[in-house]
Amino acid sequence: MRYPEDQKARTRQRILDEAARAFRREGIGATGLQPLMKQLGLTHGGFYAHFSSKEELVALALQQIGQQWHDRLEQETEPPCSQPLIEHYLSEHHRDTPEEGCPLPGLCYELSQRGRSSPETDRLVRHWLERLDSRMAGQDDSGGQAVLMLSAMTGALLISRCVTDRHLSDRILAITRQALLAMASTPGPE
Amino acid sequence: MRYPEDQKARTRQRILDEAARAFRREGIGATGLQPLMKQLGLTHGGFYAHFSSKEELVALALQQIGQQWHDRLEQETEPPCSQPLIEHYLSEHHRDTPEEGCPLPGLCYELSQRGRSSPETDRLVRHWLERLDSRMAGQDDSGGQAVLMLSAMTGALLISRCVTDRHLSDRILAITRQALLAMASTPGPE
DNA sequence: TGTACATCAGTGAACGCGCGTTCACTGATGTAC
DNA sequence: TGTACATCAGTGAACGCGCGTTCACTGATGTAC
Repeated sequence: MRYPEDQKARTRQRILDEAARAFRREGIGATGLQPLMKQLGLTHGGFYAHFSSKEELVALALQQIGQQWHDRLEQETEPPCSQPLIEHYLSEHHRDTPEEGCPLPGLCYELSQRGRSSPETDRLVRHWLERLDSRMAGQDDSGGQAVLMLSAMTGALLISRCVTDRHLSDRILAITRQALLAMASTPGPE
Repeated sequence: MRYPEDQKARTRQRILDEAARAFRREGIGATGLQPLMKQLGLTHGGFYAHFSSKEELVALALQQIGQQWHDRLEQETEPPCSQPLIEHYLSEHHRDTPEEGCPLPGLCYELSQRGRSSPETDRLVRHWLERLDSRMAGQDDSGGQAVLMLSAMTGALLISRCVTDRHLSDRILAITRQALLAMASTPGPE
């Protein structure tokens, strides 16, 4: 074999990583395979040696993003609701780098259409809720605080990204951050 | 003139209305002019007798949606934060009919890309905040409750739409609704 | 050590398709005489 | 009243383009002898 032994596997992973970034930055529909491959210094024809279709790439990229966030949530040391997690989620850095961030604010909409919705999203949402409030798991009417927190975090990030007034955007992040941190430091909703 | 006097104006309005629905249902990029015109029983060629480009249609449709929500928020009788408004926003009906609903959960993402972001969004966000909490207007560190409420409403709607498990989706709406109604009935954040 | 061959990740032209956009045309009506 | 013409909202074929996808090909390397 002329190429290093793991050449193909490494290229495949590079495509997956770039796709995971591009889908969050540009959206799934707006990400073309041709520009994606070009970005990696490859030609578009080679894509199908790695994946059977764009749809397969989408599924695998979403799975990878879900796994990364799963691991990230898992390693947070304080289970009920970690303060640095909230602070990072509602940071200006997270707002300005969607390609590395949580897929929920950006991709939910596209996933809710076209029958593209995957159980991957459910998994991530459930995991978020469990992490934000361990009492959430299984029970139906507790864990309200976790739902409110997740909704507020994704909503604030989403709105802060599309508002053109930078000052308003910063305020939305800061105020939501402050409210959630206060909420997290109190024992529970009632 | 062979057509009724206001024929052209009426057709133009029909295109605008249908576009406003389609953009929220399918997304802006995913809405084709050809299918849009066909939906109205027209052929695609006639589009440019009414609008100079798709981009102009987008801008006008967003403006119209913004105006409709502006009027709707304006006519809510209890300024600080109306209970029926929250209940409708977080209803299963609103989740299931995005084409008639608030543009924030669906269109924010697409608007944040491509330099499509318009001041229209800012206007709507500001108006929401003012309506949710009249103390919000102008001042910088009060009105935290309004920001949290708007974030939670858009986030909850967004997540409830892309989660495939109907039961989980219903729960997210119900729990957020309950939390916000409780919040609205208390005097303020502190 | 030197030549002939097999391997296979990646190449790039080509496909059919739907997009936004253009434009010469249609045909039902109101007006002029 | 009847005919010829002007109007103009809407028609539909055609354009260039980028999309996802296919496929015959390339060319640097490892192996066989």
